Amino acid sequence: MTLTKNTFIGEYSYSLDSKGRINMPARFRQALSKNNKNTFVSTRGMDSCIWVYPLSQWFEIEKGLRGLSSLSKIHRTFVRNTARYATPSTYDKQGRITLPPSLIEYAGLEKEVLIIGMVNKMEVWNPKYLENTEKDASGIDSDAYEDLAGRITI
Amino acid sequence: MTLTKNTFIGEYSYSLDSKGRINMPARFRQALSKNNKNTFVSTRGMDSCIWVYPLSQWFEIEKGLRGLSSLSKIHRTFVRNTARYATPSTYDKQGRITLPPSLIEYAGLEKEVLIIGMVNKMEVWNPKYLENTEKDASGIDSDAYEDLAGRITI
DNA sequence: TAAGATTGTGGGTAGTTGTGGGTAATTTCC
DNA sequence: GGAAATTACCCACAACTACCCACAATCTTA
Repeated sequence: MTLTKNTFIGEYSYSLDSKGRINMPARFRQALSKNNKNTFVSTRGMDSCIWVYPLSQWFEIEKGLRGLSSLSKIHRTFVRNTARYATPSTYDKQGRITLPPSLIEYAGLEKEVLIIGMVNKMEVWNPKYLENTEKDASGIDSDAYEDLAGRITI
Repeated sequence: MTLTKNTFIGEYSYSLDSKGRINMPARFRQALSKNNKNTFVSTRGMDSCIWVYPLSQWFEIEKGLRGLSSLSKIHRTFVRNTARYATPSTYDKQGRITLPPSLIEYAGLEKEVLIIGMVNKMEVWNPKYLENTEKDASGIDSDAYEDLAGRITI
């Protein structure tokens, strides 16, 4: 059952096929509101994973980018790094999207792939890499968590 | 699939042929609205790359340039450098535009060429030069960059 | 529990896209 | 005015992509 539109939670294990396609979890597809036109936008994540936005979320980012001026070096660098890796993909009749080779390489994807709901977007991981990233995270200092505590109640 | 008219995102690796032509990504061509008459305008970018605008976007820039004052030296220089190298080019049946030798030289283009969608325009790079530009991050204040990322990325 | 619907995975095919090169028209320059 | 160089337009082909169908496994429902 869909709880809230354009909201993604949970974890799914799927496979990347020889054509660079991955299935989008049926739940996630059903969660899409109409204005997304069955389309997701994939791009580089901040860890070695792929971020997948529903189209409407990506439009919000695009709107932000439009407000930046190419006369400023920092602005144009930011626009370049953000827009550069963004790839829209409409899912096919079977519910799959195609990932470009460059993103597959960036995230080091092999056959087995983990899709994680991140509320307003998804992450696509090679399970091995995620394990390593989690190990690294043990180094997060408690001050950072204290700061978080002030921002969100859980 | 075309998302928004006159909006360009993603990265494409193409080749510059012996006649100074480069392919425009099919997605970018499809994104052009009718009033662009299949035409792009190329000019010098602020890094060592070529900026390519859809015709209608270029008209907007011309309007902006008109508003600058020739009494100001920096305005004068800016108008001159932007207008001076601007070259319109309609793409052929195969979807290619021709770049003038002066721009090819300016961007140091060789055979392999990288086209980057910058939302309202494109950049054409020699991949080597882009790498150097990326390494040379001097002039980029990382705090300011983080701040930008926080405001725009979702 | 059995039939039907949905979901995830594999692969085939027709149309599209990127690249090279040829030829005729146009421009440039002596 | 005519030769040389440049440009615009055309065709051909290989590689790739989008779209389609098939099927097995899982879930739903009566």
